[in-house]
Amino acid sequence: MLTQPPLRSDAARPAISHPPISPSPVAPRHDASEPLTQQMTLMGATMSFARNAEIFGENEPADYLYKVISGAVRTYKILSDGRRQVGGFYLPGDIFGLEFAGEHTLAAEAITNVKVLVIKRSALAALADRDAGTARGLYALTARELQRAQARIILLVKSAQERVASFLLEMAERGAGGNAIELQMSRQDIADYLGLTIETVSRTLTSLETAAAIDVPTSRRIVLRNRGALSRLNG
Amino acid sequence: MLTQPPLRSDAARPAISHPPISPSPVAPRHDASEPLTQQMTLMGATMSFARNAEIFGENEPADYLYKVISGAVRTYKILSDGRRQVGGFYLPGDIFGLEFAGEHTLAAEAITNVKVLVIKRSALAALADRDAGTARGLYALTARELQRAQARIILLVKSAQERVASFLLEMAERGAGGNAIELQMSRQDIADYLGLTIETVSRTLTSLETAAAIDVPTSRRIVLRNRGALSRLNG
DNA sequence: CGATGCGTTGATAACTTTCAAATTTAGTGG
DNA sequence: CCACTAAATTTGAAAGTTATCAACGCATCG
Repeated sequence: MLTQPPLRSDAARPAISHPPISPSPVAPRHDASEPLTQQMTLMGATMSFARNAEIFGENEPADYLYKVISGAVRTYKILSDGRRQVGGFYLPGDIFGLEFAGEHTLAAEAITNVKVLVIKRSALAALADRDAGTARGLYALTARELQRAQARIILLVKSAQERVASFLLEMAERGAGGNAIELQMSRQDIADYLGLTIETVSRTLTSLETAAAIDVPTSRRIVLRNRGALSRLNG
Repeated sequence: MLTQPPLRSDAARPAISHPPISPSPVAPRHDASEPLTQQMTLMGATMSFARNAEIFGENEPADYLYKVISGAVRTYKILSDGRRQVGGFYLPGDIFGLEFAGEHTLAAEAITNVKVLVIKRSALAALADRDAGTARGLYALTARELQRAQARIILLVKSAQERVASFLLEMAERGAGGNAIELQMSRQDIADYLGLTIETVSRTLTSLETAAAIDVPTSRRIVLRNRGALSRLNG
């Protein structure tokens, strides 16, 4: 199953720090939501969250949209039986918190210490009404989320090896390290993202290493040794 | 794993029949994409497809958007290892074929004989540029798809029983038959939708029946006897 | 150094798939 | 309309995969 984290411990007093906002210092994303990003930068304030702090909870009003400046964020949902399903990981440059109803359907937490840019949803909506570019940006963002979700669906019907391989390829893709991946998240986070247990994730990584497809010099650092093999697993 | 359907047999010569288009004769959907539906009805032509006919293929240009008038449609993707993943089932009133890139990422087939309303994407896009209502409708449609996809993700990490229970509840919800469900699709379709094998689907239905949660008078007809039990399974 | 959290490894159990066959249903030709 | 063949569904037994339970190692931090 999934997780059991009754942690929610060293949470955070979010620190608001207003003015000076430099454009995302990290990997520019592939997209057509550029104007959106621009506008957000102009409109937003930055906030900092400590490791494991809750950024917003499930069922809270979705009044803001967030963009990661530094650090990493996970969204998740606690299922009725206590399992946790991780909705996604957000790295610098990524936008999260997008909702269509008035409430968040997933909660968001800081995986590491995090700085985010926060934009009032109403302000963005108002802008979208006047500015077709912003509207298009929002649409593009939504469409991209949908595509990710669909990719996720494909992924989740596959075997543990395939899921882990896909995850590694995705992370390598999104990170800027070429074949080297610095994982920001724990095995538990990965397991809850892939719908596996930590033991299975761990064993799968070990077996991929044995098969010479990857190196795992430290638990949070993974080097892809044979992308071809991983891609093949990936289906 | 999934499927093995080298059928694609009695396919179809799509029959175009133009003028008289009555509004969807079936269950009105819950939404904010009403204007969209209206416009589509005005702009579209109807087409008929025979059972198992391909409506569009994967990687074909996505020039049209479709609305089901009668019958049922499945979208799917064939994975590299031959398995089939069903993306979704579309019933009267449902819209499918929405894409963001220029090509379909899923193929669509008629499950039963089907009548669909077909709208040129470019025409709709042009309209959306002029008419904010249409644009909003498209956005709402996309957002709803995203929510469905997310629900699907939650579903796919659960056990076979939970998946089947969710599926039954979803179908009861979407159909107009109260607790009685007339399944339009085969066990194979269901299995490929839920990421299970037909044997597991069949066994699960049998065990739900044994547990008095459902009745299965015929293989395509299912009656929910105890929604509470199903919902509990559903997580 | 003794906690504590995180990750790995081992043994066993549970669940789902696979392979095979029986049974039922649907479709077709006479 | 009936008989017959093909397709779909169900059921059984065995194999495979992943989860669960438990122990251990390793690092970090007071």
